[in-house]
Amino acid sequence: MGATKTTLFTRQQNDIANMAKALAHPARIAILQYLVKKNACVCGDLVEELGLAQATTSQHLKELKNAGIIQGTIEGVSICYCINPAVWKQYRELFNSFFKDVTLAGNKCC
Amino acid sequence: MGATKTTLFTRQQNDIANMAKALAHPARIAILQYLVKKNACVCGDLVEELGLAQATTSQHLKELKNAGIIQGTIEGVSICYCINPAVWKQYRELFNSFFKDVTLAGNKCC
DNA sequence: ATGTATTATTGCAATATTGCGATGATTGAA
DNA sequence: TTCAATCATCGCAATATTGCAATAATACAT
Repeated sequence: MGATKTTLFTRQQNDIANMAKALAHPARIAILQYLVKKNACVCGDLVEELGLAQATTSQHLKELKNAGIIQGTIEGVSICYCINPAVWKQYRELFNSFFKDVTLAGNKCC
Repeated sequence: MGATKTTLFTRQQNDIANMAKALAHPARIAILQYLVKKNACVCGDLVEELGLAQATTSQHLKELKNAGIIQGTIEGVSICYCINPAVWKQYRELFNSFFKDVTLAGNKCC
């Protein structure tokens, strides 16, 4: 087929995978880092910053917005994007809990 | 075109994105969680555990191996997989540093 | 109303991912 | 050697992602 079989997995597993997917492109990482640094920006800033076409940049913004990790508000003729702190925190904590619960001490592999 | 323009981004941005991509499928999350819980397992265990075909399971294992986060050693007629603790730690720290440096306090968005 | 600036959406082509059956490679046992 | 067990790889089909030009939508001027 070719479509991910989400029903085979738990809600949490799908959640983590979806979060990871939102971060699985360097442009989206760059956008988030830029937003963290500048606190807020408009799409035009990112088109210059990234070097991607406006349509492509807009699409990455859309995916980040769908994932909930950023939010945009209309600011006159342009749209101001910024991190959604609550979701950002959620991401961090979910990844944290995923990575934490492994005891690297007793790794007696095979 | 349709291929990610990696040259536009920094090494670190591509690294984080690649790490995220390795985690961007619920089956791979499930594999890692299972490995964390059981410490080690063979491919056949995962075929039962996941409910995916053997070929598909093997392919997900290959991607995790390519990402470096797991390692496999020949164990008689089967292959024993386990977490690579050093790379696991690296993943954790890279994500940690990515998520940490945002001051959620002063989010005066737009 | 008309024009300009900014962002979103559409439509398309190129590439990547997902999934599986079939086949191949390797190991250990009979 | 022959067989069964186990995992990897190949080849294919279906779906998803990436990227961009062109166009639409929106807001604010004039």
